[in-house]
Amino acid sequence: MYPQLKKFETAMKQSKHHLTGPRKTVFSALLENDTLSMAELVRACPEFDRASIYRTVQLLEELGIIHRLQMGWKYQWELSDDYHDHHHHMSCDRCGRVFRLSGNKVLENKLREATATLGFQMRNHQLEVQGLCDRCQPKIKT
Amino acid sequence: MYPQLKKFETAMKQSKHHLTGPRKTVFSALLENDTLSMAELVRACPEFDRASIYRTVQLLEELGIIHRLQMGWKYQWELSDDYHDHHHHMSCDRCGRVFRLSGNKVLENKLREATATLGFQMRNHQLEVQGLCDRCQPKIKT
DNA sequence: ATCGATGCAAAATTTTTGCACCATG
DNA sequence: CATGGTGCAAAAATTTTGCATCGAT
Repeated sequence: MYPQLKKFETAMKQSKHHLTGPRKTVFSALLENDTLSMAELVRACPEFDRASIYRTVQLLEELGIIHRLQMGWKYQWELSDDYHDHHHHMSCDRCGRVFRLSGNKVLENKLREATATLGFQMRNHQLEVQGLCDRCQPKIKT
Repeated sequence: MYPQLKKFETAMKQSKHHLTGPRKTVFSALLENDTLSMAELVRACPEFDRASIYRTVQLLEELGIIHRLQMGWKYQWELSDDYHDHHHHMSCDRCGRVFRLSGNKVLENKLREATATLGFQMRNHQLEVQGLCDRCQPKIKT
């Protein structure tokens, strides 16, 4: 049994929401799969109704437990940093594979600095990088 | 007449695509509005069919002329850096306003470095920051 | 026992597609 | 004048909603 599940259950109780089947299942699916699209999520929870999955996802997003990721023309969901290591994504323009880009303290501090200069208090951020992966670089000649 | 429009026309010709009404109108709408959702874009081009707007947006995205931005549960389109200054976005969790965060050379170089270490050749990136703006910070006590 | 959450069915919205016709290069 | 692009209409896919019932606290 995942320790993250315990944490999730606590978070739900603290925010005064019931701990129900769809909620546990959606959370577990994301825990096991890193990122999932809405359609995949619906498929991953066949015992529950589509509408419940949508409502669950909306709730978890409001609570900051999951967040949305843009993957080209579509989007996916993943658990927030409270449940996963903080990381970003790098997707290859050529082969479409997505790689994790782990958090970088220097980078994040620079970012915090830059926003603070403008009077902002940064709480969260997303960073997506596109380019060519190791394997695909030689294939393109310019 | 915007100089960017000229550039856009050249880009279209070079990629062997016709320069048509829907394409010019979609481009101009984004030039004048910074970011627009799909629905807003359709509304901004009432003389053209919804399907054409969709097809135009898909084409411009493939050509790298525009790109998608995630704004909470919805998304918006904006022109790429070739037509706008390179910048990111910072949205306030409290009042919802969105601010431009201009590009930061130091930050970008760090990022390029970090990805290069992993064998990637970075071509593009998006950065979204959430937090509290100047005006909203005092309102929240923790 | 009480609300909050769910399932179901239906509506609303968003996106995609096929095809005949038109217009750009 | 040859394609590539468009409008129109329809289908497909995605997301939202109302309501009766169920179940977690």
